[in-house]
Amino acid sequence: MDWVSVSQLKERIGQEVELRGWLDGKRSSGKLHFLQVRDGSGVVQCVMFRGDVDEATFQRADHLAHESSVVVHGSVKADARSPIGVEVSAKGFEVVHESEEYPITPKEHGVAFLMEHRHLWLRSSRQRAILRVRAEIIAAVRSFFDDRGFVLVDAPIFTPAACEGTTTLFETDYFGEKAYLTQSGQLYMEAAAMALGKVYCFGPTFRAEKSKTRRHLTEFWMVEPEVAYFTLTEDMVLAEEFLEYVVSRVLERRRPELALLERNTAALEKVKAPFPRLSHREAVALLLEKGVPADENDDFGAEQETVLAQSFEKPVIVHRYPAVCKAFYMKKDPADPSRALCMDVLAPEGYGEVIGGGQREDSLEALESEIRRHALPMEAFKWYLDLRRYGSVPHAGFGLGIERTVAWICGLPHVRETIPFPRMLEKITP
RNA sequence: UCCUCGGUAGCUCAGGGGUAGAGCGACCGGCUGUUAACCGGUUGGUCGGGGGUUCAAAUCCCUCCCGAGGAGCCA
Repeated sequence: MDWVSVSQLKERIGQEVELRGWLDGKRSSGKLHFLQVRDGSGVVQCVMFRGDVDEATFQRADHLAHESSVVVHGSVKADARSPIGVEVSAKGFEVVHESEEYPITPKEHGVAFLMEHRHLWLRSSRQRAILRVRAEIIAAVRSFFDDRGFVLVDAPIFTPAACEGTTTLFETDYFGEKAYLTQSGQLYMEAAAMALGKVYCFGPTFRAEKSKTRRHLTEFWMVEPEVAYFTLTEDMVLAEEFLEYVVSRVLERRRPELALLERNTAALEKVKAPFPRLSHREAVALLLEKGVPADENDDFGAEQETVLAQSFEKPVIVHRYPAVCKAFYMKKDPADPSRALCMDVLAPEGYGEVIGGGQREDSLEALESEIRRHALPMEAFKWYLDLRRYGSVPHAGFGLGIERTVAWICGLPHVRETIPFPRMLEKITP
């Protein structure tokens, strides 16, 4: 008898099969049991009639806790009442391990309880759908860059100093020296772009900020492309094509998961390049028009970002922020040196910033002066400055936060469900 | 770090000075088509910790701990 996954059952109608999985649910009606068996590929109902199995097996199935691991032998039958179109008539039934009383029940639970049981919560249908969409997004990200001639270059996790200097870093002891967990692979990608032209890194990043919101994690995954000879305009085009590709691929391959999550896919269908683009000054004007206070020389706050994003059905690109709000490596706009050649992509439906990036400063003198202005240790950036000594070229790139992208595409209110084991402010278990 | 709300049964919550409650879960029983099954019964408590006020505190006060939402900052 063949071991078959639930997802393959439709091709096995009329055949005897073996299923290996977990008892996802159970209902009983006197002389028959309805056993929902989950094996990772799906859930199928196994119907066990008293008389089809020996009495001991029938009793065993009647007194079995949720999540007990089981092996079922039976024949596959088409059934219109089944959500997946098939059922299994159980003939044999083996308990691999009898579960203790399972803490997560079909009824409602609070977020705190579910997060404490994250290792078990992953088994529930919504969480399985989210993890599959996350995996699809990551696969799409890699295909997009791989297919366009980008080379994957891994950035280090241990770094000797702040990449941006402004945000808090996790400090570790590195053989008696201070080292920090990376908050961005960008500076290393700039070096790699000078070697390979088009590169990207994809890995975890760490921010020790005491942020306590639905958009923040202390450990999150980021993809960061960097391209030699790219300017801001080309960077924005790349970001648009990239987001369009990722969203369309999820729509193409993960419809059932999006349906289970009750995601409004019509909103996602609209994510087609080009996106609306506003300079920071234009965005401020739009906000003032809508009666929202805004300042041309200030960064946007949460409310302003939300209003901007809700003004459009597609993601919106805001570029040329005031240079004073931005990191030291951002190139100034030659047409207006008070502006940085940077851009943010704000996702629609209130999901906020999913991409941040821009053109990098390529002049040695300008970069040195910015490092001094930000009071950063020049010595730590010696190697980075070398990139401006030996064949410096215009270049640009951006970073996309995977978890915010997953939250947006899945329509989730909080990033904590978008990563298998979230690391948040004062939360490191399980 | 700051602001707001919360912590009572395994879970979700009600009770806000005078005998500790409900639904779900679990357990026992019934039912040959259940989909969060249904019906009957049983079980279930350090009311977050400590201190105070009071004849009497889950309830009022102080303090600490934990959780949720928001701000700033960011992806």
